[in-house]
Amino acid sequence: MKERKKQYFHPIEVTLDVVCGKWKGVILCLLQENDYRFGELKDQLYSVTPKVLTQQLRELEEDGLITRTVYPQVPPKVVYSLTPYGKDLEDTLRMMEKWGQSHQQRVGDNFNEEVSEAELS
Amino acid sequence: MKERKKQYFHPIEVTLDVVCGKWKGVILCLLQENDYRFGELKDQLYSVTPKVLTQQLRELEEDGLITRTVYPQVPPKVVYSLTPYGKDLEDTLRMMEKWGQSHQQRVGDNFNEEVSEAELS
DNA sequence: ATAGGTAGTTACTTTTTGGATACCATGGAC
DNA sequence: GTCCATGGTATCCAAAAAGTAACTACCTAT
Repeated sequence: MKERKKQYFHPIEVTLDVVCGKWKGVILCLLQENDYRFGELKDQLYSVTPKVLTQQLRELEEDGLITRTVYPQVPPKVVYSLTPYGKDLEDTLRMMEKWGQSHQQRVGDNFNEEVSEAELS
Repeated sequence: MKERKKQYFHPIEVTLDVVCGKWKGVILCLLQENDYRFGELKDQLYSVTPKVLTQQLRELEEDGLITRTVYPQVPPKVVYSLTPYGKDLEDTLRMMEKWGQSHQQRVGDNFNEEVSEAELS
């Protein structure tokens, strides 16, 4: 799994440490809207494998962002939902979403210009 | 370096793709306050090696978040600063910083208990 | 001619992360 | 007794990211 004992120099590292992972951002965004079952997440993430999805979910759980609720049924039903701390990320996630959108557009349009090395003295 | 041609399922992936890197978050936070020279960043990040710092800066530059300005002097002087797009992340970064602080406090309590137990043995 | 300061680079190794594929447990329906 | 659906595990492997240590280029000042 993931070791998270390191020392941080800056508080933003804490957040990034918790949110950086191939699928974590999207998972958190999805869960802002709805609770989801394992399979529902898997379907929405499309290309994620069960192993990796489990990993991401477990880490988010360890970090206190989501809860895993098992309904004792057959076939099993497991629902993932946000904790209050996960919900606290909502605004941040939305801003990141927005920035991502505009950045994506930008790259689509005019990312051909090279940034030149300005020469000053 | 880093390949960034993948397809995104969700706009937040764009942002995370650009910001996730061992030192990128901190670098961006620092640059919100001030422009910095290579050596100044290196000193503030303390444990970063020049290779990795260069990598992180180059990728941020490629992604259009920062600018690299070379002053043609000897010894060289290279200053890194934010582009408008980098500045657009300011609010987001601040929110992440804040969340990180509270999260750290939260786990800080548990962590301290664990540490003190360990210290007793 | 030698040393010094800045901003790197190069080559190599290790660690971390993610992916492919196959398999497992449960209990009810048939 | 076999099949099904769900929610996973178990192995093994590849790719990506980060770390280590040594080296470079430049001109200036001594």
